[in-house]
Amino acid sequence: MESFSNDQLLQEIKSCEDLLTDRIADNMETFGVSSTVGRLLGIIYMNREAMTLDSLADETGMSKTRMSQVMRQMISLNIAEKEYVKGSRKDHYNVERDYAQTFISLFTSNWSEVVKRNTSLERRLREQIRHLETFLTKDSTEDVKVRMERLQQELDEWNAYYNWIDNLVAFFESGEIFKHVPIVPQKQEGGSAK
Amino acid sequence: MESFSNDQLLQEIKSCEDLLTDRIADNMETFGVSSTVGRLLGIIYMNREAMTLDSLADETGMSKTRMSQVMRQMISLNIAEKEYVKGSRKDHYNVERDYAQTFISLFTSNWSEVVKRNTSLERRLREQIRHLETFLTKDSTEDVKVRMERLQQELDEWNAYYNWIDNLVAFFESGEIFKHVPIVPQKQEGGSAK
DNA sequence: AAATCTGTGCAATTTAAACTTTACAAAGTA
DNA sequence: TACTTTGTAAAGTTTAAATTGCACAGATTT
Repeated sequence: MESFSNDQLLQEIKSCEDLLTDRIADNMETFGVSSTVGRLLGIIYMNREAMTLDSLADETGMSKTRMSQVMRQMISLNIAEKEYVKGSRKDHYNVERDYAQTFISLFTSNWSEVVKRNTSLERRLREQIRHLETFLTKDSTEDVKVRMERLQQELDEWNAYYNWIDNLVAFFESGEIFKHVPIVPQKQEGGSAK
Repeated sequence: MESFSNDQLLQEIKSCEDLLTDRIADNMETFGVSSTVGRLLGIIYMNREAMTLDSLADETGMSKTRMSQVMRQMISLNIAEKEYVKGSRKDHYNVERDYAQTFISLFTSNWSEVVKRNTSLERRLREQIRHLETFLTKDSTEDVKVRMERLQQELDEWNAYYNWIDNLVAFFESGEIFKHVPIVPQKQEGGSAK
């Protein structure tokens, strides 16, 4: 018959927590960030208080340089921040503790960037087309005219699409999404089961 | 003073189209797929009719094998399909022409997978915890009890989060998102400007 | 001022992903 | 039946991303 000492229990609990951290790391790749970003997020999250580069390097077995790189990335993604701890010379990093908020931050960072890049390309192409149009003469083949027309339509569709994404980002960022897709707190095995 | 022949105009138009294709390829990386997926999507989209592996290899300068790999991936992502063309032995591939639909397909493929993986991990951990709980005795330290309790709470939060994502996926997939974030068709330089 | 600590720029290395080459099975054609 | 065509599996190569090691600047302590 199996049995656990107090220490063994602690060990087992730790290994459950590690599984969670690993999964966070995996899932994070869906946002297009390195799994190490997810791993650090998981580690700091589970730690429940801010951590230093050294303690992170310790926990992951990775170099301090890498920890620095990743934390910087996480800050720029808005899912971590430095926290002042008096009496310590080291930087302390903490992470967003709200899962959904993390989702939104990453979703927003990614897609805002895309929208921005696209908008500037669209402007460039609109200009180019306007320029090319001035060279259309009665000698121009039907083919050219059709292609030009199509390109215009293409840009119209693009514009509609990227506006949509832009609105989508705002829809998330403003929290309006929660009005329509709410988060329902779970309470497993509560005192008063139905 | 600059001027363009008919052929030069065609050339210029083509290069505009290529810019669009390149950008589609770039943006596609936001979904965590290789830019080649985006490139093929762009090429077939611009081509306006189904293409074969050979013509794709031709257009991209890549190997036919790679084209095969990528098209298979696109099909599994629900953003392309084989199209039967009578009289031809070759497979012809066509792509989803609706940008927003493509967005939804990719969003859905990605996140459904995450939800699935998570759900099964959660089940496993719930079981493990129940198992460990049976070893809690009055000798167990406060520490162990707290950690165990916390782990439970953690799993509750996870559950809430992944249910949310699951609902989010449904919200997109069902098209309900469009009720709240509609796509507004753009019509640049229409006949009757305001 | 010398010695230490901390974070990070930069080049080098390792690891993983993208892509190619070769080979071959299945199906079609002569 | 022998000969092509087509798609893809498998293994190898190239390219890009992740990670490390070294070095050093700026701040802190002695």
